[in-house]
Amino acid sequence: MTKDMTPLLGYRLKLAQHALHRRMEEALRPLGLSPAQYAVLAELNARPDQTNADLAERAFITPQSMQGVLTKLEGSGLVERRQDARHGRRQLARLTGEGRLKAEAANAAVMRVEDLLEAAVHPACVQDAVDLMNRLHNAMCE
Amino acid sequence: MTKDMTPLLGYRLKLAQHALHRRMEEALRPLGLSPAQYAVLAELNARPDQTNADLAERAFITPQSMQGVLTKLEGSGLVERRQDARHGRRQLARLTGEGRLKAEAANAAVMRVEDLLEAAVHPACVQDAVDLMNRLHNAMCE
DNA sequence: TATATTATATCAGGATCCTGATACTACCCA
DNA sequence: TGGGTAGTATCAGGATCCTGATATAATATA
Repeated sequence: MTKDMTPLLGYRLKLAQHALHRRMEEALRPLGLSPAQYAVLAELNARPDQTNADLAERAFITPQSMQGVLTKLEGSGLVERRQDARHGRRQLARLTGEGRLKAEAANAAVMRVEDLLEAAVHPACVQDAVDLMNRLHNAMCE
Repeated sequence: MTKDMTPLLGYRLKLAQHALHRRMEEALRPLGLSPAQYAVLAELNARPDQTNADLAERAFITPQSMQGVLTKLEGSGLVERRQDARHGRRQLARLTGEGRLKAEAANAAVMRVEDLLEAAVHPACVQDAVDLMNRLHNAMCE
């Protein structure tokens, strides 16, 4: 006989993240950004002048996929890339002025979602929840 | 100044689920199944004779997407669909004999991942972790 | 009964991720 | 100094999800 899978922790983790992703999409849609695009803007806002490969690694996607994201953001005028003076192949990405404004607006929208998420646990337990996520993450990475 | 986003709960939730998804892909790859395909087999194993629309709703994807999954599983001989005698349009899906064997093998592989995941928390706290995921999920669904 | 609404399946096309392959640049080291 | 290795960008093609549109069958309703 097969067990009922629905009460399992992995399934619940998937459900929670799926709902969060939907909420993120909704929060960012008015700004014309996808979650992936937002992640790049936030990252470049915190640490300018990163290569495509750097950004891909931080976002857990391949450099090929990040290429598409970055090219689109560049086409929208939110990001600019220029040659690394000391490296013939590297291209360093940074936010434009418009990109910085967009990143700040997106951060505000995302923080509203984060606040809703954290409101689901007692204020004193937020760190416990973060620790739990870290333990689950580490368990899946060996 | 922009806050550092990395310690936030939503980000950690995303990371944990991402790592779990990778593990699931690895666990299912030897069986020739994707996580989405596994979900359908497990669901049909527990509840046979569901329509494409039913399965799509349970898996949180569109009927159009589920069509592709189901058509592929049908082509692999793991699932069969037949007309509902009382509904001219409905097609009911169920596992073939081979499909049942595959579903059982996949369940075993997935349970090994689930065990690793649950090992990251004290045995007495697994239910607490499940409850936390449910609270986070509900917070994102209003 | 006749029509509108709902449910279901399916076609077409777009977005974003992936893997594999290729070209060019930088770095290490024998 | 010269050649292998590693890093970076990019092209090509595949998988899977999405939205929008269409066709048909069942059901509700006037």
